[in-house]
Amino acid sequence: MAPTSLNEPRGTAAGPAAPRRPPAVIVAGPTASGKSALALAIAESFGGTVINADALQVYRELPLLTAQPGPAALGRAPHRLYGALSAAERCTAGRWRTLALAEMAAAAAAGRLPVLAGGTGLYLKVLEQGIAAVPPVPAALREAAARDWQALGPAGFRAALLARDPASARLHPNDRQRHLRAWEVLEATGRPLADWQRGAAGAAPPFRFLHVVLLPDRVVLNATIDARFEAMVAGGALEEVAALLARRLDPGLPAMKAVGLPELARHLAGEAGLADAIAAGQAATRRYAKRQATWLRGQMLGGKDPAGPGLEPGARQKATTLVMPSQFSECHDRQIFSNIRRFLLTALQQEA
RNA sequence: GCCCAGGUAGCUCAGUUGGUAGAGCAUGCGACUGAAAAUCGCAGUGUCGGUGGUUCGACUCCGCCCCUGGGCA
Repeated sequence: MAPTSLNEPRGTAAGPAAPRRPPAVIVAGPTASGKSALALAIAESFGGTVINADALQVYRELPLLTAQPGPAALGRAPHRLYGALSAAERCTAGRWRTLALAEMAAAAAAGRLPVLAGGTGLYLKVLEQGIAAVPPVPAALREAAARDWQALGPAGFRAALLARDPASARLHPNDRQRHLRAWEVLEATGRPLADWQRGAAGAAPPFRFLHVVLLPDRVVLNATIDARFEAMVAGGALEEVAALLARRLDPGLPAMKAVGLPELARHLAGEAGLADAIAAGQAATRRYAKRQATWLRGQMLGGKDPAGPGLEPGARQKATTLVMPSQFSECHDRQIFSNIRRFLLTALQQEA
């Protein structure tokens, strides 16, 4: 059935059995909210391994532009799945889930606390809730679908799809990507995507999760984003982008969609001044942060916009979700850490 | 100083014989099950440079003034 059972931590080899459902921490938040720093602090304090849950940080070619942890951070705690793949490869939610579950199992088996850090909401959702067991779609089919879209036009393509897969009517007519996906799955498996999605989603991972969600004020976050983007450029982001572009990879690859990459590429091509490119990159990052925050509120927090400090007693959140309406900074260490401590104790008691 | 072209949304601009304005981008809000840093949806806002005039009515026509480009002196 699901491959997750293979990853189940075992205590057979050495000493006492590891907990059947060991604890894990998820640190989520929009870009520049301080996820990485918080995850590192947690990993240092609780003997954890930081596991990347960011769709672009898995590629190794753009460490600066994608704000991957630097050497100093890597020296302070184990980090996994950062720069793990080549930009020429294509990561997907399913592939990442498999990799992440393996890393989590390895960490737990070694007695370390898995600390997932990332802003890719879909990855985190799929990690916890599983994902439809759709077989991989052959690349040739993907290309054929793209050609059909081109040939038939959006309306024609949609009509052809709906004739065989009426459930896809829920897709917005302009949503090319989801139409292509529905078509590919239908072609590859003979079953509509919605069928697959109704079916088995894979076993729930054998972990107890504590969620720490950073949702800083946007004005503050935007200022951080702007400053960080300038720092990236000052630190060599242009060279990084130039090196990647020189490889002439398929522009449709996920790594080629990194926020800021098209903007800096335009400058490298002489189509934009540096100041304009930076301003465009900053704007793109701000929009991205907005989408992330919307996802976190709507999908991870169930539509509740948490007002006020997440740690105040009374109110609201599940015991396993901690919402911080701010960037990570030293002043929240104690609050977050005391919650984690309590969570870990509870997890151990429940095993006993 | 003279001539020409412009001054309309945060930005770039459209506005066909006068009926108090609209596109793109930015911004805000949202959706989201294998590309998700992706893909897509919805929604603001304007003393139409200022001021006088013509007119029932002026972003549209006329005068003067201010500002910005360019040309001639």
